[in-house]
Amino acid sequence: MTEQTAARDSPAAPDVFGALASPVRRRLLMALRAGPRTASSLCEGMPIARPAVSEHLAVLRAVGLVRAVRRGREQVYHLDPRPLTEAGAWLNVMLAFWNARLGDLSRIEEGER
Amino acid sequence: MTEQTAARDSPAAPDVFGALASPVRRRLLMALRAGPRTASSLCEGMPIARPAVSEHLAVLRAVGLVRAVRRGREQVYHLDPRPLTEAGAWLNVMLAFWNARLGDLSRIEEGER
DNA sequence: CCATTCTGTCGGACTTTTCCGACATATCCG
DNA sequence: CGGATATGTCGGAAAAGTCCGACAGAATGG
Repeated sequence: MTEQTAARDSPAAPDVFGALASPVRRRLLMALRAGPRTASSLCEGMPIARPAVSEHLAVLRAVGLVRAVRRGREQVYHLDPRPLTEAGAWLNVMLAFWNARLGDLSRIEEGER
Repeated sequence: MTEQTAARDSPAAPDVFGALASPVRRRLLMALRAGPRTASSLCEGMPIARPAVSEHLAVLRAVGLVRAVRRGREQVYHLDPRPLTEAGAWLNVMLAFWNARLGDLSRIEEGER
């Protein structure tokens, strides 16, 4: 009864790390880093077809990493880094542990300067 | 006759973000944060059986996030944060971009409305 | 030695993700 | 209005990931 067809409604609804797990999505974010771009413009540099890029963008939208604004008949995507800072906070917890233990992160990073 | 049966040899060989995508693996890293622990000790707090934990540990080992040292008939796992700093570097690239254009935040918020 | 414990791996079932061609919807321009 | 463009979504097939019970190899200790 409660069996909705939600399997297709959310082709992928992972958390931030799950969204960052795909190299294609990371490349999309990197491309978006230079500035807002339309969906078709994002597809140009990718090794996959448009529907796949559209779904990857939907995943990024679901976790709040990107946002889309309608502009005419185009849809302009832009970056939203807030979930990224959330992921960074998790990383900092781990690295802070390491800092407290060794007290010398530069020894590991070796180029922090 | 090189490694042809490698399909099972590497049940999952993603990059660092791929390894961090699984909540179970993140929890394993968090548990390891308190100090080195044996494999069975890691299984205790987990909601899955030992073979699954073992494969998750294999994934973490493949990307270099953990390392195992034999101690008698036990195997002691300990954390290695270097790949983590690599992931942090990627995040910093994205967040640095955002810091450079903090002034655009209000503009985007307006455009969304 | 031999039984016990610890750990990794295998066979196999199930779920999720990824990708594409095709269709549907929305917007613009003449 | 009607054709063209941009974008999302659907059906479905292929691939990957996840999990478990059962087995195999190493190390310990009596």
